[in-house]
Amino acid sequence: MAHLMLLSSDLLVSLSPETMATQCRRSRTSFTEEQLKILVQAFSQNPYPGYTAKQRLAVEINAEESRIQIWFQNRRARHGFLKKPKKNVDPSKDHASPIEKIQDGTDRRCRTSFTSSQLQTLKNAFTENPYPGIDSREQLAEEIGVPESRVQIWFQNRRARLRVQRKRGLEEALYQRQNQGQDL
DNA sequence: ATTCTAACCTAATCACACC
DNA sequence: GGTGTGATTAGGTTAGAAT
Repeated sequence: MAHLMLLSSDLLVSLSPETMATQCRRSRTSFTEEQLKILVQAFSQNPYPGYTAKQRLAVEINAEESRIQIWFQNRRARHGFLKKPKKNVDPSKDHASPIEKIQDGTDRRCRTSFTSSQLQTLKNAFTENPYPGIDSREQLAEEIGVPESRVQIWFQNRRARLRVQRKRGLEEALYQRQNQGQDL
């Protein structure tokens, strides 16, 4: 068990994401002008749509919600916009904007709760390959009955937490070594 | 070749349940 | 109060398609 985790950790550092993760991406979606028009319009109104807003958009332009999310992420990164992503500055004060009550920052996707068997499947897959391509992710998603986008997020989070865990371990080891050296 | 941008990544953080 | 973990963000990289 422990050595399997080490194996995956070694993969994480030895094989760069570029070589591993990008060998099987999802095929690039090309939005039609009509779709783009709607997306751009929505972005100009609100660069930070909540989950329900993104879902609405997804239905409206007949695309997956995950693609909408990626599109907004990319758009925010490249085009300037006015809003601030900061936490709600005015908690108790309620400004005169009753219209947008849906997307007031707390409109997130409902947290998906994985069953232990689903987690086991994901963990097993992670030890085999921490950077699954689109095919593997779709297969996993199908197998455990969860959207592929959730599988992708799960792998991202797991890699991130493995990295910080591993970094902490290194720091602790270094700290101990320094202490020993000074005491000697 | 260059340009544009979807897909993907990391790092940090939020949210929220649980203890 | 901390821990665990799914969801979101900023910001950077990779790669496919159009120019």
